[in-house]
Amino acid sequence: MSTSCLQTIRSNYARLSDKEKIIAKYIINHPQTIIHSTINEVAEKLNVADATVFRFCKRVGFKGYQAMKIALASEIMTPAQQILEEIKEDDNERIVAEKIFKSNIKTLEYTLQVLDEASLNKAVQLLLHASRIHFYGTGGSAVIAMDAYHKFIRTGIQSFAFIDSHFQLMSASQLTGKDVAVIISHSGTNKDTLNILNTANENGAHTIAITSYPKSYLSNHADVTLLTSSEETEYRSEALASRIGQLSLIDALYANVMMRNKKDSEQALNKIRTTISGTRME
Amino acid sequence: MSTSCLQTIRSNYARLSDKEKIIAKYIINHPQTIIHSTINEVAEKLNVADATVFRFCKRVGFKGYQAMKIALASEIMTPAQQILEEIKEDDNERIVAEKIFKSNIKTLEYTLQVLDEASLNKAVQLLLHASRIHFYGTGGSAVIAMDAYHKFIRTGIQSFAFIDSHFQLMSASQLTGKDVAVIISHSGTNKDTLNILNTANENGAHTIAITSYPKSYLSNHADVTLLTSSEETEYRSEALASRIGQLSLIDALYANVMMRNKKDSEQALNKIRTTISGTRME
DNA sequence: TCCTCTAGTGAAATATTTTTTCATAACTTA
DNA sequence: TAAGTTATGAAAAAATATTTCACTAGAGGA
Repeated sequence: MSTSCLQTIRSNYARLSDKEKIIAKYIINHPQTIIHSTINEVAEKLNVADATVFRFCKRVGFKGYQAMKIALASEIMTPAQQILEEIKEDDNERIVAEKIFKSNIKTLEYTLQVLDEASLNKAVQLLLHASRIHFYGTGGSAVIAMDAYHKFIRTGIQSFAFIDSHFQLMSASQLTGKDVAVIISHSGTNKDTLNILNTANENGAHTIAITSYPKSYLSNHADVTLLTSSEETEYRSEALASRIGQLSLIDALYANVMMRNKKDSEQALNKIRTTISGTRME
Repeated sequence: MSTSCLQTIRSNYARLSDKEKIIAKYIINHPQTIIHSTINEVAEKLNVADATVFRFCKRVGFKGYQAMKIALASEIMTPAQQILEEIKEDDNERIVAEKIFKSNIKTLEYTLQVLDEASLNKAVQLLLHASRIHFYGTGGSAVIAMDAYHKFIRTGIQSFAFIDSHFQLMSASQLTGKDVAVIISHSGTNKDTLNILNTANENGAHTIAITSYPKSYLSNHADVTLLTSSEETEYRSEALASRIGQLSLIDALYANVMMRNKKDSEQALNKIRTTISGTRME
């Protein structure tokens, strides 16, 4: 069972019998409940025989009800894990670290979940065919832009990132229709960032936005928008938490471009290696 | 059950009886197996009575064996998810992104796993009592140092990060016994970075290393070492993958310092907010 | 020392839950 | 319409989990 079991149920839905469809619907809508129910309880709730539920489990590929329950449990996070645990005053260092890491993991899971396939494809295509890529980010997002630069310089495509907002604006004014501007902004509302977006657009450059707000100006005016997502906690702002999603999104773009552009990339990588041999590369 | 169940078992270990300790060990070492075993099988394997296993489940806080199994299943990832999938030539964009995200998630899980409690505690203490914190990183790790700077500036403790290796060395030479140098280097062997470490040490500053190599010079000569971990894939170097672990480690340090230093931090945060109101903060 | 008392344990009894079997109904198709 | 097929539930059987009870060993007290 390599695919997820909810997925399996969904894809088998068409060839299920009527009663089985009822069961499938119930499981898909209440996987949490199933985990803590016996086969009787489920059967009774749905007014079908236990045997029918059991046969359903077999039909969708499990050894039995128990096996399905276990598979569901592995797939669905328990509410305890799903609820982002707040850091408490008396948490020790280890617990705080665990909560932060789990929150980061959750951010990644959620960002992956909201990742739109069409947007991703378009972004990868734009980057692959760009003659230059400029990464822009202000404040905390500047770090991500720098990281992106560090990655993409290995692809063989000319890449740039500027920290200073004046340099950013200057470089944006130099963009052309063959270039791509990747603009990273958690809120999508930072003035400097929007200035860059407008300048890039005016010059006919393609624009890719990485932001947490789908309704922001940035989202609405970029050619492609990639969304990150995160939750705010008392000791860490939403913006801080979203960083990890942005970073992974860049990773994903990079890996895609790298893979689809293998030959060119390898040349570039070798060139870099030769240049900085002497100091250890990282 | 807010904490994880393996964690609960571990923390209850001391007050378990002999037989129960055997059971606890088995579960901690083979959680995967438990998920697919009946209570008999476990009891037989360990040469104890079913009742003993059952009592164990209750003792550590579950309703019964079934409940424990479900909890374990929710906690443990299935093997399919655990195996790091290599990116293949014919993977589409979405699949590549999924693999990258999963690899990042795995990196976080593993980094958390190898996080040493004593080192973490010491690091937090050093940072809390530092009069200044300098973050150092070269190449890709420079980005992490910058990120750390952006975070820690909110704690009210004076923080710095330098990108240029000359500035780095200059600033390191200004460190005193009241200061902390956080040195980030994936390999722990970059020459510039080691120079900084030595300079910091000579000046009596406390040093915290964040690296993937526990046997590196950096590890061996820093006051505290925090380890990250990652796996290399064809389209992404180990160093690139470790970034996400470094970032989360910084997050964890930041959250800890922030929490334990709440009052001072709030003042600092307000000051920043006032200063940069006008442009949207992130 | 001897006698409680307690905690820990396993075997067996019981209860619960799952799985199988079988009979029947409903629906197809020739 | 008859034979075959599929879907279903009821009940039996099997598997599994939980409870009870009796025994043991060790701790503490008279």
